[in-house]
Amino acid sequence: MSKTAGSPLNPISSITMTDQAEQRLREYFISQGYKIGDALPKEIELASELGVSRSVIREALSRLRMLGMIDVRKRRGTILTEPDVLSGMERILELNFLGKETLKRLFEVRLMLEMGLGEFLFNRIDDQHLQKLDGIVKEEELTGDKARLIQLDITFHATLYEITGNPVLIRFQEMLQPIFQYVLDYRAEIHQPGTAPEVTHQDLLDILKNGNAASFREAMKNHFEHHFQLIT
Amino acid sequence: MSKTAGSPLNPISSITMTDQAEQRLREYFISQGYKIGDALPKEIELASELGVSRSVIREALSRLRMLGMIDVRKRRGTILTEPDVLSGMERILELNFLGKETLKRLFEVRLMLEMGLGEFLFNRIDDQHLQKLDGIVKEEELTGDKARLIQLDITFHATLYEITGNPVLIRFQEMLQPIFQYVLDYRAEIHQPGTAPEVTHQDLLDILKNGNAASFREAMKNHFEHHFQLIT
DNA sequence: GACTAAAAACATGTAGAACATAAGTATTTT
DNA sequence: AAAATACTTATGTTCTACATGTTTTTAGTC
Repeated sequence: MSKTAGSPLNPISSITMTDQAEQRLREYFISQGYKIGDALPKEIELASELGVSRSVIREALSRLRMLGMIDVRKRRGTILTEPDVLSGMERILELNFLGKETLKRLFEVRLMLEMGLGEFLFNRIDDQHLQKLDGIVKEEELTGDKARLIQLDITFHATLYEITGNPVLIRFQEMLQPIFQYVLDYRAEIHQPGTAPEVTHQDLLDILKNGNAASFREAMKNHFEHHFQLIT
Repeated sequence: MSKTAGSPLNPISSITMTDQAEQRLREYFISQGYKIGDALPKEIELASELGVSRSVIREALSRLRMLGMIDVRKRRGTILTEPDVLSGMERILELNFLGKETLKRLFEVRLMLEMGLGEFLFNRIDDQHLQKLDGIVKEEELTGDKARLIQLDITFHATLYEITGNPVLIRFQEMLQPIFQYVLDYRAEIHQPGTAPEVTHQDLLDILKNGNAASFREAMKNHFEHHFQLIT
């Protein structure tokens, strides 16, 4: 029986004892009702209970440590901590090894998020935010520097995220920013005079000052019109 | 000088050589212009170059392996692979160790996403989806079982995500689902007859059939009205 | 020479011992 | 009782050894 090359049934990279140990540890935390702050057994005990060597346990614990699930201190042992929900993604996005398909999907998520910002902006915006946006829009009108315009575009949208005051969201946006730089470059490209008119940052800002969430949603939709036209 | 208890300046858990090795490896991938499919040097060589033992390198590689950045095979060595952007978050959400603040922020993100779904739904919905939603809505009208209603509510919204055909988004929603079960319970609670009328699933479905993205956005906003009222 | 089967070489996977290091704990000293 | 000291302990790191599964090489057969 011959094996088809490139078959969808690739030989799964062998599941190592470390993989299993990591999974068993996570299951163990849940089944034992562990809570944040609780202390774990010693490495040797864990190794003994799982029937593996200390090396394996340490590799597994090292993974959990990276995710911020545990905090290990000499002599004191290991304690459970509140993990950083974005830690893994941050490392991955920094690497910039994602394929085109995934990037496309992430960009779609980004568009959805910005379309949903409205409800939160009007509840949380303050004068400081408005001043910052004012400054950005004013400089956009004055400058002729293309690179600067791109920078200002990024900052404008980043500021919108900031207004929500949602740290998870803000950090997520910061992580995506460098990845979608090229999209913004492209966006700046088509913003040439002569292109069809659209809702500008100035328009969005006016709505933030005098409008409401509903009008902001529609404006945002128009502001992103070009991106939505590319949806397949 | 006494140390304030619970001070914001907690002693940072010592940065181990494994932590450094992991970071150095990621930087190394970037600086050396590695691409997916490229092979890494042997563990011993990496250890030698970083001046650490093989154990330390293996703990670092084990972390990268968990994120799907590398694929290690016996004898063949390690090759770079496209990482799974959600792998880390998936493990963390499964654990359910997140604090109230983070959960609140994640729920806000979820609300934003659903508010932004509209543009994508109308481009990608097909008859199969409509039939599924029809079935859900019909059963919602018939059943009196509260638990079943909650289940149907979850399924309705999950189906909306499915329609986008965005795997990253769909998986993200699936990951969050068990975490926000309690929110849905609460939502079902306030959906008692007598409560203020609002946009129902039937209404949303009608819009998906005959409406457009703009009307869907407004409908979604009304559907979530109660949640938005809780925004501070 | 071409194909097949056995053998060797090899990198990772796992185990285990040993020691270093930091942080509690107990003991002694004043 | 307070402070200095020695001791104990669990993790951090290194090293050695061997198992395991692939790849490559060699040997063998037709």
